[in-house]
Amino acid sequence: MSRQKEFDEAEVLDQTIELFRARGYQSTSFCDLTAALKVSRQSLYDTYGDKQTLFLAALKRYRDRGLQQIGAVLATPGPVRPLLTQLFQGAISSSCSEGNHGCLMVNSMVEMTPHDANVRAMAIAHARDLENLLAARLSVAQRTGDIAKDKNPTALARYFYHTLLGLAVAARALGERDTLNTSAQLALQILD
Amino acid sequence: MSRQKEFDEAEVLDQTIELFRARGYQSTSFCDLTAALKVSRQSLYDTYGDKQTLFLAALKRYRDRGLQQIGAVLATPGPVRPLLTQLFQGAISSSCSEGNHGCLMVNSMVEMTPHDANVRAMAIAHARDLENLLAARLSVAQRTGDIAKDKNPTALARYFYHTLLGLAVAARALGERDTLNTSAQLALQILD
DNA sequence: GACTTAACGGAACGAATGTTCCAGAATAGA
DNA sequence: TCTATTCTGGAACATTCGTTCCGTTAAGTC
Repeated sequence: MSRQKEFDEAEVLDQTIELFRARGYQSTSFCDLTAALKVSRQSLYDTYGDKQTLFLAALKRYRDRGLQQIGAVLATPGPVRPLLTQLFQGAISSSCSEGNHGCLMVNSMVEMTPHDANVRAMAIAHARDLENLLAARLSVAQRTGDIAKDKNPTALARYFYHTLLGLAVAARALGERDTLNTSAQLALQILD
Repeated sequence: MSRQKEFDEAEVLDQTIELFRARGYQSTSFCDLTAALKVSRQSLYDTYGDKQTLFLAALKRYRDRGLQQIGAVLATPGPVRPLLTQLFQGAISSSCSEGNHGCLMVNSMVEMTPHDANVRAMAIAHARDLENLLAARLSVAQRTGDIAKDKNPTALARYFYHTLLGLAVAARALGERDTLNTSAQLALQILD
């Protein structure tokens, strides 16, 4: 063995996430990356490969982190409504923080899904994962009598997922955190 | 005067809309445009100016056409619920038709809003216009006893707008028309 | 001290892109 | 027929971008 890397790969990925989230894939040049990450061009290539590979790694990390957080929230026992409120508020907060950059996954779905098969596959899988997480938790809530038994957990899960997509776009383009929170609150009324 | 233009400017703009809607602004090169529109490069420049100007003209046309259609739907007298159902179905249908390209305005909001002040301004104005149209119609429905008086028309309008954003993104990235229609149906339950 | 690996930065390349210039051909009206 | 305007296509330009090559320096291990 020999010299160790001078930068923390995870930390660099986190900053990469923020850059791509703010400006999108195409508008973020490799120069932008090296400048912001303070890693030399060649080191970036050596460590992560080309721009697309780096982007996919960042997107994967972003997705995994998000799924884990949401899973943790939904794993909390007790009534669902406060959990879902927390989930929506977290999503809004994340999308609005540090300059309304929205959600990297949502942004990438819009920007890259037609061209890039990798991103499309990740987006579809992510949608399915989120819907499954939500549907499972809603089913539990149904069994415990927390929500009415005549509702369809899968349809509700997809509906909440679609709502989250809309909030992410609105956060990026319009900001207005309060308005988004109101909409989230309204969306949750469907459980009543 | 002398020789007349060989192409219909409006028709060219319509095709431009479809191209930008399918691939986004950056991924649509001027070569793509001239090839698809069957108008020579120079004629395009002479008629519309540069790429950005052409894009803005297409986006304006798209927005105006959409607002007019929605206005026409909402101007229909009678109960609101079927009107809103029609509106949602129309949006889903448009976003899913011809290969799930979504909505040009939504796509542009995500792709261009951070960089381009023109697009940002148009997006904000469009959101306000849509919300106003919806809120006005909901207020009417409230006065006629069509929906409960304790609801906030503005909040509902924004909520519906956010839902439409989400459906457009899902249409582009995931397709699944039936799922989207189910979500639209669920979103409308808030009026009950 | 030798070897391996990483960081760094300059140079360059090939491709794509938006845009302009120009000259020739075509078409309409005076 | 003359003239004005448009269409068309080739050529070229400047710029940006992703990427590679290469030589030098630095750090950690045997």
